[in-house]
Amino acid sequence: MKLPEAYYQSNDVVALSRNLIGKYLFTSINGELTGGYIVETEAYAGIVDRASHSFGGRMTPRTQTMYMQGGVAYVYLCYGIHEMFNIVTSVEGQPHAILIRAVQPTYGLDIIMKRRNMETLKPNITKGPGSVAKALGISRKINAFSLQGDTVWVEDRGLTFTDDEVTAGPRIGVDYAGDDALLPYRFYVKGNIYVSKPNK
DNA sequence: TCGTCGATCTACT
DNA sequence: GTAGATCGACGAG
Repeated sequence: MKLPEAYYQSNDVVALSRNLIGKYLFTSINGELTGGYIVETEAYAGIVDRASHSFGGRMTPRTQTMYMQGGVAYVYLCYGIHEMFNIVTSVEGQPHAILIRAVQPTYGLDIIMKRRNMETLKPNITKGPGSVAKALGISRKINAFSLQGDTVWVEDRGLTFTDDEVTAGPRIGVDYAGDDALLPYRFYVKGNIYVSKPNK
């Protein structure tokens, strides 16, 4: 059921981002299993994408994870507070990545609520990339972990959404990227309550 | 070595 | 609606 290594080797990040909608993301951190299905993603298309950390072929200690072979996790800190979870795709040397922006939780709800310090299952529990990472217990320790391992992985459980149910639009929080900020690289399930801001 | 600012979220006015 | 949190990466000096 785990998506095979080959799934992540595709050179078309945008198509993969669309395809990941409805796939199940699981984490097993300290023996605590949590997961849910993906309802919002964003594609970051390598060295030609101004919004990407690897724009222009930038190679630093932080970004080198993006240059690894597809099928590993890329986790980094933003605004000093939030961890962001990405999936690296394509072949080695090609820094493509997909940001997981929102997940509909289905497994380990009690653990997720405990991690988020919430009594009830509010929609914003996994809304937005920072929240997803916290809810699933993802931290930078997981950076560069293979998705074939037993800590983080993605499964296909046969859940699919039609093109009528999925919308493409510009990415969030990338105004600095100029014209590239307008690219329709964000995919989300229309009207899903776990999707951040514009979700219609 | 230092200063700036970010693929954000929450709480409070 | 808006401010504050909070730290590491990066480019300039």
